[in-house]
Order: sequence, then C-alpha cells, then structure tokens
Amino acid sequence: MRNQTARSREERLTMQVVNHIRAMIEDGRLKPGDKIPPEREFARMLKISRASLRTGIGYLAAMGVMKVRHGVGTFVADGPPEIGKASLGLMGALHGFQPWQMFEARLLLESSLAALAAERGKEEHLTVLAEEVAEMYATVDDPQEYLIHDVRFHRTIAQASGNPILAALMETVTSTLYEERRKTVEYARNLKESAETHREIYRAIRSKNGAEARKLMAEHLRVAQSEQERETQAGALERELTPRLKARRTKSQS
Amino acid sequence: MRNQTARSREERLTMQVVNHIRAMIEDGRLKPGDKIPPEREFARMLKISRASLRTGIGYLAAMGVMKVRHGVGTFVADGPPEIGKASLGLMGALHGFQPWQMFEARLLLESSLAALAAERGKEEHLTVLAEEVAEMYATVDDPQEYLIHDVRFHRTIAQASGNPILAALMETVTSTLYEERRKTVEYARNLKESAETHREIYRAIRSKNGAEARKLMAEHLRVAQSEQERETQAGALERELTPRLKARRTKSQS
DNA sequence: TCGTGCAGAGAGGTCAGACCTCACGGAAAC
DNA sequence: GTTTCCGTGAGGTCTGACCTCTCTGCACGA
Repeated sequence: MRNQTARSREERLTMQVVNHIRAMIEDGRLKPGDKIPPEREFARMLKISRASLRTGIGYLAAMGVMKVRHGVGTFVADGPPEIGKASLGLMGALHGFQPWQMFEARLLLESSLAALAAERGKEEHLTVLAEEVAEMYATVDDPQEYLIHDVRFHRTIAQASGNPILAALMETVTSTLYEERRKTVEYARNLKESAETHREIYRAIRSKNGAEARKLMAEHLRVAQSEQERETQAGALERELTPRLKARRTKSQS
Repeated sequence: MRNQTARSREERLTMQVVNHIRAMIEDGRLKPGDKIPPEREFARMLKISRASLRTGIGYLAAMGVMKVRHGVGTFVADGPPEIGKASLGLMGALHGFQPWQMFEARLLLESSLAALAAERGKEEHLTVLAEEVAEMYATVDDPQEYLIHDVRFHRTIAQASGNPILAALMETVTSTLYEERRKTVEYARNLKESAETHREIYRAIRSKNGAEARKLMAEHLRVAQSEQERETQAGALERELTPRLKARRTKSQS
C-alpha cells in the first residue's frame, strides 16, 4: 500500500480514505471502539488535506461505521451493527414507505429470528431474556422503562439467532419504529398482557421450539402493530384536546 | 417563535442540510432524479459555507439518497431503493460477517419475497419475469449476460412483492453477493438447469401459489449457495494452477 | 455536408490556514 | 474536600483560490 497513484484517476480522495480505513479494519489495526488519530495528524499521515479526510470520515460516519464526538475524537463504532439505520427514514420519504410495510418487514424478520434463536440460542442469551422478562413484569407501571426492556428483549433474540446480518437488518427496521413508539407508549394499556406474551416467547425459545417461537412472535407483532396504531390515535386525540402542552412545532407526522 | 437558528446548539450544520433536503423531499419540492442547485448557489441560499453544504451532501450521498456526478451536478437518487448498501461490506469487516450468514439472510428474505410476489404480483411484473426467463434461456452460453438477467429476475420479484422495504433490504444483501458472483460466474456450469429452476419459480408465482414459490425459491438459493462455493473454489484453483497470467511475457507456454 | 477537435463554461473536488466550539482534566480557589 | 475556572486538544466551520471533469457548441477540415 505504498503509492497507488495508478488508481487515482478512478478513485476520489473520499474513497481512498474509506478504503484506507477499511483496510485498517480488515487487517486488525482498528477494532470496534478504537480511536483514530486526530484529524490534523491523520491528514498529514495520509498526505491529504484535512477537508478531504473529513469528507471520508463523514462518509463512514453516515454509514454508522464510525462515530464522531465533538471535542473528544473519532471512534470506530462498537455497538450492535446497524445497517443504514439513518437512511431508512430518508428512503421512506423518497419512495413513500408505508407503516404497514415497515411492520411487515419486521414481522418477517423477527419471527424468523425467534425461530433461529430457539434453535441456536446459547445459555447466556436465555439468561438475559429471562432477566428482561422479569424486568418487564417489574415495570408494567412505567411505560418508558418498560419499553427499554422490551427493546432489549427483541435485540437479545436477534443476537441469539447467531446471524448478525439479520440482526442488523432488524435493528434497521426496528429503530425507526422504536422512535415512534417512545412517543406513544404513554398511552399503552395492557403492558401486563404484553409481558405475558414475551414470557411465552421466552419459554418457547428456552424449550428450543422454533416453530412455536416463530408463531408466538408473529402473533405478538401483529398485536403490537394494532396496539401501536391505537396508541398513535390516542396520542393524536389527546394532543388535539389539550393543545396547551406547548405550541411545539411537530416537525413531521406521517 | 424561535426559528431553526435556535437549535444550532443541538444540531450540527451537517444535519441542518440533511433535514433541509429531507424537508424538500417530503413536501415534494424534490423528487427522485431531480437536480439540486449548484453547490455555490445552494450554499448561499442556505447561508452556510460551501464546505458545510458539501459535508451534508456527502452524508446523503453515503446513504444513497443523493448521487453526485463530478462536473455535472448533484441529483436525488432515482434507482431502486437501497439501504446502506455500501455499508454491508464495511460492517462485515468490522463484525466478521460470514458468507453463510449472508446466504441465510438472503434465503429468508427472498423466499418470503417470492411468496408475497405470488400473492400480490401484478400482470406487469409477471410479464417482465417471463421475459427475463426467456433471456436466461437465450444466454446460457454467455455467463456474464446470463447473470444480468438472473439479477433482474430476482429484483423484479422483489418489486412484485409490493413491499419496497423488504426489496431494499434484499438489494442490500444481494448486491454484495453479486459482486462476488460476477467474478466467478465464468466457472459456472448448468446454467441451463438454473434457467429451468427460474422458470419453475415463475410458474409458481404466475399461478399465485405462494407456498410453492417460497419452497422453490428456497431450494434454488440453497443450490445457488453450494454452486457459488464450488465456483469460488474452481476460480481459486485455476488461478493457482496458471500463475502465468501475471507473468507478462507469455513465453510460449502453450 | 458531415465529422472532428478544441475551447469555454459550469459544476464538483481539493487545498491551505485561520478561527470557533466543545469536552475534559488538572490547578487554583473556596 | 469540593467547587470553579481555564488551558489544551480535538472536532466544526469559514473563506477563497485553484484543480479537474463534463458537456456543448462552434470552427475547421475532409
């Protein structure tokens, strides 16, 4: 990787930066959580201007591969993999994605994920699932808190499936839905019932019953979908009846 | 009545640009294929420096929402939606994605997509599918050309499913696999048989037999996976046996 | 008439360096 | 011991000049 000026005519500097970092990741010089050199220094090392380096880093950041923290530094992402998470919203606006399509995608992914988790789930995953279920029961009166464990439960199943790609795809779809849910979960009812359902899913996975886990998960998500629709409506209704909350400008409500 | 300037604390300029363009897309001022104003002019309009504007555009380009063409202009993407396509490779290097996981994800998505296509496919989609199958038969002796129609066939099924989100997810996974395939397809055999399989899938979809379509597609992809593995091996083997390709001077070895 | 080639305009790509803002940690003040 | 303040390092933004790529249209020659 000396001077590969040969391909310079084909590759913009942005891509050179991306490829350089990609190479560093591939041969282990960079691992999730690592910090890359300061921009000024790195730019000098690569013999390019800081502006160009920043373009490349911006590209990687947009894809979720790097995480930039103002005043601190730039790091390699270390959380659960997310594929083009931020773009789903944009693509949605661009191509007119419908909510039901989102749910359909989720249903498909998660029910299969549950089945895989039942087949391949390790003891450690089962433990976490059990804990999250317990937490759900314990927080049925605190919707926001409940939601956190709900999300974790589903995320753990995704991990237990043993396929990080599918897990990442699920994360992509779910995160958008989750944003919406956080605003409406206050209007939820039957959280107890919801916890009950999660427990059943857990039991199916624990007993390695893939078919059952798939079926329960699918059903759970169907219920969740109609529940979400109801909550959204309830939220909209209340906001209409009590506009005193704040004349906050709802920037977009689809 | 705080304007957007109030949020400068919270939102980096990059995001302002992204949100501005997002808004333009959402209210229809921008549609796929449209060209945005030249950077210098646009920057003046938004009252920010060209550098910042470029950062924002770079972000959108990275996510596949915009397409930048040197010397020509910047456009809103107009092809089939792709979610974080470019990032899959990076994420793979970062989290160690395995080929079998890629195939598993594909199998899951495409078999369901085929089932949905059987249920919802419109006449126009069926027509295209039929054409592609015909083209496949016609190009069994030209692997590269065959591949093109192969890809189109699968893409059309995705479109026919009526769920652009799932289609986009499939596109994300498949494009990576496709890159690999293009290099090894030369070593393919049984393209005729492959065309036959596609035809059967088409027939299942045409007769609105979702279950059958799902089953055939799943089977097809399993075969495709092992075939890919064989081709890769064949390719590697040949490259090993004939290292002369690199030695410029073909000193009459044949 | 037709084709070729080249120059100019428009638009994105890169650069350099100065200055702003933020996060953090250690020193000074209380 | 706790709190406050400020220096340092790192990312964020700006300016404006210059480079490179595309496309187009006109002039020239076959």
